[in-house]
Amino acid sequence: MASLTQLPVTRNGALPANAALPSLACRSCTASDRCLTPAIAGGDLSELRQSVKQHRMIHKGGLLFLAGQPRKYAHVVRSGSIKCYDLNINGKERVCDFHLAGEVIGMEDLDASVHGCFAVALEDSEICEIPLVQLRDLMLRRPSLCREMLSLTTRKVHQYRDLVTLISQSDATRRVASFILSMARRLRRGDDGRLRFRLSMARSDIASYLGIQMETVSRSITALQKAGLIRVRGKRIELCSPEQLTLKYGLH
Amino acid sequence: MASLTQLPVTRNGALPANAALPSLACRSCTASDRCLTPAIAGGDLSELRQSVKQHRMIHKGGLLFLAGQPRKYAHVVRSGSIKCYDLNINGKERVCDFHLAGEVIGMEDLDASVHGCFAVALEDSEICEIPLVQLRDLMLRRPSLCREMLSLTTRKVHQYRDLVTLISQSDATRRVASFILSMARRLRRGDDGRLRFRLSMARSDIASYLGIQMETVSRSITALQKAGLIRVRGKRIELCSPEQLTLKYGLH
DNA sequence: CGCATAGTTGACAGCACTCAAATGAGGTGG
DNA sequence: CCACCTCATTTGAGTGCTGTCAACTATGCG
Repeated sequence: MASLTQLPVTRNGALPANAALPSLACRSCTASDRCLTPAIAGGDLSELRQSVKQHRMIHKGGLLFLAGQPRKYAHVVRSGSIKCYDLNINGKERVCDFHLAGEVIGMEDLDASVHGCFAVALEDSEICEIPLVQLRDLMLRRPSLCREMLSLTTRKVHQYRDLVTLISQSDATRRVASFILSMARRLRRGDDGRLRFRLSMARSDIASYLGIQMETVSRSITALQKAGLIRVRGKRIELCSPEQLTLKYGLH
Repeated sequence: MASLTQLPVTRNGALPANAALPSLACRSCTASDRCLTPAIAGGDLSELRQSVKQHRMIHKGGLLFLAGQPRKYAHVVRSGSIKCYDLNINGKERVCDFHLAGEVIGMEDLDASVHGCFAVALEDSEICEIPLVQLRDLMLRRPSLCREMLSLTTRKVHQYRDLVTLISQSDATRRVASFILSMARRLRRGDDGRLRFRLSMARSDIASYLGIQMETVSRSITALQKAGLIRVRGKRIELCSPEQLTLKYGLH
């Protein structure tokens, strides 16, 4: 299973490709090479590993947790993808984050007693649950774990700061281009990302996350396709020229 | 001086009003009641307190640090205000944060070796410097300090998440209204905030932070004034009716 | 294979951006 | 202390991107 910490994270809060060998139950997890950090893998976390509940399956559309619910676990996406959203003052859904395979949910909210948002599966997903009681306890005894958690949270700060930058400085098409490139990278790390992949979220989810309307997302995708930068059929995306896409919009 | 941690922060990363009694050098600081957290004040941080460099004065327009410069201190604003900004791909300034008296700068970036942005004084400001070497060292020995730092960083995540929400869901006038209310609160905590205050930053800074143009900020301020919600003369703002301002725009 | 839902496209309106000019505030020197 | 100068801020006019509403098309599940 995806073991607990996965802390030397990438820009978007994802798990690193490098890691020490997993042990115990985590050994059987296909995501363990991205989930365990060397610092943790080398330590005495066997107690925590053994208490991680593996293989909780959530079907597409199923709720992982609700806003206001007591927070008992940190969640790791072993496979599939999760959408986190809250409701604005008008009761309308607002997407605040996506979590793909190998990524941790809500680690930056460790001290909150209840969930601050809803989490729903965008496709059939396997989730690992890390008991917060034990995680918190271990943090008090292991400062290095604490530091790692801090590092993870710092990444989240950067993620949202970058999102603010994107939203406040880019037009719709650049936002969408950035989003697509980001998804490509996150769906397959290490190298430059996949050229063909499937977006599990709806256009309206992307729109909400990027602060624009669904129709505008659609128009932007069409524009990128007409420019020959991507090929699209429904949720299926193909990057024809990631370099040009990156260059044309000054992304990285 | 403003001592180091001030961790049980408020929503916007500011210091809380409640705190234990400061000791040693920090005793003489007018901000110490907001800067020290009970957990820290009660502990053995005297060594850290004594190494905090107090009273570094920065005049209006002066640079506190530069992007790319080695990061050696965490900074606490004892008085005045600091603007943090970076440069976008076009080399244009982009404001990423404001720090008012009692607030800590860059605590969410503890593990970065260099500064990620520029920091400039918006008015004559007194700054306290906390040596990162000692802070990091102490964190390894005191998990509670670590947890507090984590808590501080979590607040930053929320601040930026809230900013994304504001920018992606609000028109210009609502963004400006929210900003003004936020400033009023941060300039004087505890109660509901000041009714009259001075914005130390330029319209263009506000605009950059809120993801709109300077002219739009100006028009929004004029609109709020014409609606009888605020009174404005240059940088001087008076809230005529904070309740109506809050209600009309669904803020909190 | 058919239906329900998601996604696309079109038309039009509105808000914010851009460029430009006028006004006002703040700081300096006499 | 006042006048002047400079720069921030305000206001105006026109354009364009995105939002809104609506109709059409495609996709994917049963």
